[in-house]
Amino acid sequence: MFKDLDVILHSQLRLAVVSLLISVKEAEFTYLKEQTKATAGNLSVQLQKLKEAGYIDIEKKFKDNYPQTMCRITPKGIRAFEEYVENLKAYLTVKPKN
Amino acid sequence: MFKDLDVILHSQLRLAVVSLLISVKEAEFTYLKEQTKATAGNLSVQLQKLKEAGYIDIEKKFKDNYPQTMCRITPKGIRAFEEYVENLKAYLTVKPKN
DNA sequence: TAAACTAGTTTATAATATAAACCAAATAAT
DNA sequence: ATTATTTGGTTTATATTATAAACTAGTTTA
Repeated sequence: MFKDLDVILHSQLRLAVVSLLISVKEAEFTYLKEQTKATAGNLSVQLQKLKEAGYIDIEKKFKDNYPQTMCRITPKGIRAFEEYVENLKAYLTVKPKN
Repeated sequence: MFKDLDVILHSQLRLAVVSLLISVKEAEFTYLKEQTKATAGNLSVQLQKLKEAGYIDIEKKFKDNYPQTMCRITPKGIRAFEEYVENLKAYLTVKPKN
């Protein structure tokens, strides 16, 4: 009935990040920080976790002399998100009494 | 864009419990334990938290000589669940690029 | 050149989830 | 009848997670 929810994705900030990356395909650290209103420290930690899980790729570059962290969703990340959403549905809908 | 998710409800077990109670209106501890496949200890703790939040009522009785813990959702619990689901939608759908 | 800002990371702490241990009573087995 | 097992939980200890605070390394502005 209730399938286990992906613990990586069942986190407000990580879910928001993945959700954004699925929409935009590529986003800077600062953009994600603005959109999610997360603190930089928290975002940094959660991005590492998403990377470790293989859900996102992180590319570090320089732009206009400043460091720039670019993030992209991976196919694995897309699959995980889709499965998470699917599993979550069972928790959100009213069940028939059986 | 991303509203804060209710921290009481953004927990796999507590969400499952509330989801069940919205369907059935009344459920025993043992029923919730079976349906959620939670350990008794974990369920006990999470039910207390839901009670403290005012999301459920807990009634302790005896049935066939054994203790029986009955749980019911409260109006506040229903409202919180509905708001949680509404807020969560923003995390689950692909956003338009603006 | 000092102050303030950008773009982060690391670390310490608070909060949370979970399992393990425990409790009281009931029932079953010897 | 007393020992073992089961029921229906609670409490407590520990592991995990989230978060904020502090820090790093450099850039820009005054």
